[in-house]
Amino acid sequence: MCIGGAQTGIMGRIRLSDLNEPQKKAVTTTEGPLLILAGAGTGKTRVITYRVAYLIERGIDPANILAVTFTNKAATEMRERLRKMVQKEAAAKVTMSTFHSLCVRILRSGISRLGYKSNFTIYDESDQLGLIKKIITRTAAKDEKLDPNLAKALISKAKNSGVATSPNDEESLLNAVSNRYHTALKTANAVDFDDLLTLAVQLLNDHPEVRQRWQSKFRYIMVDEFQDTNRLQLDLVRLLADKRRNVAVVGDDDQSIYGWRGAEISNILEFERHFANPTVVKLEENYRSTHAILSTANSLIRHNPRRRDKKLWTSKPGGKTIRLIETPNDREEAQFVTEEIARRNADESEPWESFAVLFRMNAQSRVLEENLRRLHIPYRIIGGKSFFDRREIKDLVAYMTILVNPNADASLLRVINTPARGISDRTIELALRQSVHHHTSVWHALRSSELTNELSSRTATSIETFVQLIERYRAQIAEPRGDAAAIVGRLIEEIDYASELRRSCKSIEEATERDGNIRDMLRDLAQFGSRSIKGLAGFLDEIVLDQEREEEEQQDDKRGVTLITMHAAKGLEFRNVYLIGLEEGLLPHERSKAEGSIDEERRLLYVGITRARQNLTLTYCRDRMKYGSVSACQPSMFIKELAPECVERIDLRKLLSTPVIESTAKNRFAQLKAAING
DNA sequence: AGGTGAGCATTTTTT
DNA sequence: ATGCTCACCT
Repeated sequence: MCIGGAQTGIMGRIRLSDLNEPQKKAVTTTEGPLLILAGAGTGKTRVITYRVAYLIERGIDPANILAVTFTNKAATEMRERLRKMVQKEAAAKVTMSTFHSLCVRILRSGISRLGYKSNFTIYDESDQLGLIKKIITRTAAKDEKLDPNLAKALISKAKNSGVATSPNDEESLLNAVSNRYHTALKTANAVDFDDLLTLAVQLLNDHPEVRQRWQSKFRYIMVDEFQDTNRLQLDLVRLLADKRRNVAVVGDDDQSIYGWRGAEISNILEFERHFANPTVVKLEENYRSTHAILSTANSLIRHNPRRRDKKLWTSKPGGKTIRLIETPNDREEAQFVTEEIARRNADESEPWESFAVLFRMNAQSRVLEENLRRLHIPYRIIGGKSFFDRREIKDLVAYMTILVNPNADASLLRVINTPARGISDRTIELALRQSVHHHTSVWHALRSSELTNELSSRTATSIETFVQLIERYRAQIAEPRGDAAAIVGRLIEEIDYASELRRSCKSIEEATERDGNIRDMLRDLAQFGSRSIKGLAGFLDEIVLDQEREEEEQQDDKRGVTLITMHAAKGLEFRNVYLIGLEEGLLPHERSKAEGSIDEERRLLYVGITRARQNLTLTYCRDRMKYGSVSACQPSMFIKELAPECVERIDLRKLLSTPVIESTAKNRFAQLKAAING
C-alpha cells in the first residue's frame, strides 16, 4: 500500500491497524460522498487526520485537499496532528481552515466581480452593531423603536437562511434599516461575517470560471462538525464539490446544539438528499467514558425523534454509577460541588484540572466562583469577554483597519476623535449625513469642501490634520516590504495614545495593563510580518476571524477547575464532571420550551453527559435565585428519561454526614494497594 | 464632554 | 442581582 512514499510526502507513519473497522472504512473510502457519523468520543479527529494522511499516501497532491472546520482551534489542532503524520511540506500544502477564512480566501481573489474592491474590510459583530445603531437613530421616526440587537439578529438570520434580501420589500422600519445597512457596508467596502459566506456562495454560483477554478483546486473535501453547518455552508460545500463529489462529512446529529444560530440539523439528517448514494459509516465505539456514563447518555438521547440511529458502546467494563443529588438551593448546590472537589483533590489526589462544572447559563458560574475562591481552589472560566472586546484593542484595530481601507466607516468613526482632536459629535454627524446623501464613505466626505465649508476654520483644520495623519501612514503601509508593526507603532506614538490611556483610566495600573495589551498586539503583528507576506491586511483578516485566541496566557498558569457552559464544553472531556441546575426552566431552558426546541435541549444535556470520562454527578435545586428573587424549581423532565439502573439518587444529608475519616481511610487503603501493585 | 440615575430585560456563541 | 441603555444634567 505504501506506494512511492518518499515522493508523495508520507513518512510511513500511518498504521491502519491502529484503527477499528468503521474507522478504517472511513479513512480508506476516498471516492464519492461519505457520511461519517461520529458519536462523542469515537475518535473523530483521528479519523479526519488519518484520512487526509491516507489521501496523501495514495498520491493525492496535498494542495488538492481541503478540510473545513468551524473554529480556528479545531483547524490548528488538526494541522498539528497531521504534521506528525506526513512531511512538513505536505502538511503545509493541505488547506485546513474555517468556513470563514476559506471564504475570505475565495473572495480576496474574486470579489471584484461582485462590485467590491479586493481590499474589503471585515466587520466584526461590534462593528456591525455599531453601524446598525447609527442607522436606526437616523432612520426611526420619533415614535418608532427597534432594538439594535434584534435588528442585527434578524438581518443575520435573513442572510443565513439564504433568502435573497429583496430591497423595497415592505415599508417596515426593519426593512429600511436592513437596506441602509447593506448600502452602508458596500459604500465602506466592508463585509460582515455573514457576507463572507453569502458572497462566496454568490461568487461561485454566478461565475462558472471562478467555480471551476476552485473545484479543480479542491478535489477532496472534508467537513468537520457537519451537524453545525447552516444552509449557506452547505451551499458552499455543494458548489465546491459539485463536480467530483469527493466530500467526506463528519458529524453527530445528537450533538447538534446550535440550531438557534442557524445550524440546520437536516443537513446531516438528510445528507443523502444533498449528495446522493453516499457511503455511510458509523463510529460508535467510544474511547472516552465508562459504560455507566454511556448507558445514561444513550437512554436520554433515545427520547429524541428524528435522529440517525446509533448507540455508543465501550469495551471497557462497568464504571461507577451516575449520582443524582437534590440540594435545597443554588448556594448549597455550589457549596456541595466545590467542597467535594476540594475533598477529592485532597483525599484522592485528583488534580484540579480533572474537574469541570457544566451549566446551562453563564450566570450560574457566579455562585461557584464565590465558593471556589473561598476554598482557594484555582479555576478558569471559559467564555466571557474576549481580548478583542477591550477598548484599547478595538481602537488599535480600528486604526490599522483604516490604514488598509479608510472607507471602513465603522473603524473611522471609532477613532476619528480618539484621542480627542477637536472633531465633535456634531461635526461627525454632519460628515455622516453628507456621506449617506452622496453614497460615499465618511472618509470621502471628510475630504470634500462641501463639508469643510459648513464648519468653523478651527474644526476644518482639525479634520485636515487628521486626514493628513492617516494619509501619511497609509502611504507608508502601502509601500512594499514596509515593516507594518513599526509603522503602526509610530502611529500610536505620534497620536500619543499612551496619554489617552492614562487620561481615561481610573488607575495607573489599568493604564499600564491596557498599554501592555497594545504592545502584545504589536508584537503579534511583528511576528505575523515575519511569517507571512500578506501584510497588515492579512493580519487583520487573521485576528478578526480568530477572536477566541488567548490560550497562550492561560496555558502556563496552572489551569485549575473548569467552569463552562454545556455549549462551550462540546469537544472537551474531563475525568470528573458536575452537571448542575438540572431543572425545568433552566435545562430545558424556559425560552427553549417556549420555542419548542426541547430536542435541542436534550442534545445539550447529552453533550454534557458525554464529556465525562470517569465520574458524573448531576444536581438540581428545590429553590433557586432567579433575577434577584428566590423561586421554586422542579427537577428537569430529562431526569426521568435517564436509565434508572445507572443513576443513583443520593440524599445530600447522608452524603454530608459521611464521616470524612471514612473517605480518607478508603483513600489510604487505595494508596496502599497501589503501592503494593506498583 | 462626560457623568449619573431611572428603567428594563435577563440562554446558549463562533466567525 | 446586575448590567446595560438612554435621557438628562453638570
